[in-house]
Amino acid sequence: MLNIGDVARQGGVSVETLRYYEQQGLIETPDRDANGYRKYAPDAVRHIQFIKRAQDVGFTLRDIGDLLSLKADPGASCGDVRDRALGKLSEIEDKIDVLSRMRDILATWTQACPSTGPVSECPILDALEAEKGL
Amino acid sequence: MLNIGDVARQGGVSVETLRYYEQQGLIETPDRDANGYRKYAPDAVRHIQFIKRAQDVGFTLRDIGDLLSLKADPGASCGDVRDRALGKLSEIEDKIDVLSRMRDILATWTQACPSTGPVSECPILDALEAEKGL
DNA sequence: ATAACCCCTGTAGTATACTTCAGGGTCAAG
DNA sequence: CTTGACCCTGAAGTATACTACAGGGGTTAT
Ligand SMILES: [Zn+2]
Ligand SMILES: [Zn+2]
Ligand SMILES: [Zn+2]
Ligand SMILES: [Zn+2]
Repeated sequence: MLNIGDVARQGGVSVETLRYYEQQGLIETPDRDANGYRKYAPDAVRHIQFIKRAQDVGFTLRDIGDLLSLKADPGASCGDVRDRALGKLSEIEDKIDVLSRMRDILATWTQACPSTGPVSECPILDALEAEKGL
Repeated sequence: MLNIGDVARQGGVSVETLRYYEQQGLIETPDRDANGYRKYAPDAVRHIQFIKRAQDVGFTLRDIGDLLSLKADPGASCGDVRDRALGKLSEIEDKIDVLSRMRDILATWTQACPSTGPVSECPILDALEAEKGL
């Protein structure tokens, strides 16, 4: 059995984060020792890593809660999980699209700016002041 | 001269947003009418659009405050503006890189998931539970 | 037994860009 | 002269994922 600090170290998160996850219902309420300390099975570290990996691919804590519910639901199907992943995938693609457009515009603008001369003649500021076909 | 509501409509933002921008120092404090109403020159709409366009390419309000300072500073050079744009460009490229990695992983995972069968055998959950070389 | 370190709860703060609310004047039309 | 639309201030709420703090008790090693 592990103390919260052990789980935190092994899971690569802070003690506060663990208490936060517990409060958010992302990890099951651990048993308590006689002194009131939380006592975790070694398995808990794996649960934390599940959460971290899911975050790494873009799932929010709310999403992760949903995934965990599916995981625990015997009636849920593989396709339910896949749907969440596909949904997240398209969210991410949307974000990439938005960012790519920003990147293209900024690249164009920075190429147009001569870097010398007064700001009053900067094409970047001009574009911001009166961009037409955005 | 325009009332705040006119500027809001023409600028495509809410009245509250305008008061917020003013409070944040992004637009100059407008003169007041005898009744205390803010009175804007028609030019104000253009300033709002400057802010909106800058947001559209990824600048935060803080960044925009900096840009506006440069714009107003006769000693500033075109290159100063370009530096901000290049900095933002690289921030955005970093975000795109992170998101692209997420996208690739999710794409791989969703292709591996058969969509049928119980969640207990979902390769997506397996990957989250014990991804190795991430 | 005293230091150094761990654990507990509950509340509040962080960042960003607003939105909402409470409570109250002002203005134009009918 | 009243109704509805508009304006004012200042404070608080929203979302996300924590982090920090206040105040207090438990554990371990010397
Ligand atoms: Zn498990
Ligand atoms: Zn320039
Ligand atoms: Zn102007
Ligand atoms: Zn699956």
